[in-house]
Amino acid sequence: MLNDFIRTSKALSDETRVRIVSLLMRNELCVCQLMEILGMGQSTVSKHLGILRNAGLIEVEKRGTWSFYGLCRDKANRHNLDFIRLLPFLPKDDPFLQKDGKKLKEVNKKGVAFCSAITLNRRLRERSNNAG
Amino acid sequence: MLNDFIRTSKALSDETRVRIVSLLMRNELCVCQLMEILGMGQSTVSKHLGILRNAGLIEVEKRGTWSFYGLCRDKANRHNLDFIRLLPFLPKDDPFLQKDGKKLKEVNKKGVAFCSAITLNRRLRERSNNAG
DNA sequence: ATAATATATCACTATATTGTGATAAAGGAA
DNA sequence: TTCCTTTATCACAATATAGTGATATATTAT
Repeated sequence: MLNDFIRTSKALSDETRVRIVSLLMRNELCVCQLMEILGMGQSTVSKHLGILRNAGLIEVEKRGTWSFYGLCRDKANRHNLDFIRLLPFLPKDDPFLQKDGKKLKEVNKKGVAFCSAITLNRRLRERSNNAG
Repeated sequence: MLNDFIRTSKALSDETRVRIVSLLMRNELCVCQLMEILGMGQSTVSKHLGILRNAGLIEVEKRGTWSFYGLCRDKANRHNLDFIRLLPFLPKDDPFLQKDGKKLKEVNKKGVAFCSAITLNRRLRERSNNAG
């Protein structure tokens, strides 16, 4: 009932998750590609994807070891499509979304095989070690 | 930028606040009327109204000591109207919203003068004392 | 003036959420 | 098989949020 509505608006009430759906609006991506674009750890990205999926906003397709995520195209619950209709109104001139869009192009050019969850996780750890 | 979108979806990602906007869709109400319907304390209701107002979803009109709240009818920021357009899709058969709707009729019949913030706050405190 | 009321705001506790490292499960390559 | 990868999940720390009582402000009545 109300829970569907609240679960979905809650899913869209976090900056990272809005960035993710904004990217997935343009093309499907796997977890490690999203890590590269967002600059976040694998468990973080995976958790956010779980929340968006649970809300019926995105869907997965497994191919080998990769999980490709894209916008949900079907009625998954009572409100998912209503909220998906809001996504085209996301501000295209937002600095965050613009930066993400540029990174998206790079990642698409490189291709899935050239993104590495392990490398990025290591890099993130080194960076936080140097900072702290 | 993105903040407008997130602030608004966050405002709608809480059960109490969705109940409030659902009520204000039907007619304007003051804080103490909302207290009666929701069965919550005055500071709680007031805080939620502040969050909804800050998101551009509702607006206030002061008359005497009363603050009457209603749905926002103007463009308050970049996304408020997009989200307000979602409200008619709220599930009318939700048990919570139905119960609120019945209470709304009672409160409307009684009139503003017969709701009392002080009385309800006292009642709530007594109830929690008996429980704890 | 004083008293009573409606509302907003502050400080606090309890709970929820975010980001993270470690671990586990599962597919593909050597 | 063993090794390397991607992804999901768990446990934890840091932060954010919800609900509340007390307090402060403002309006109205006496």
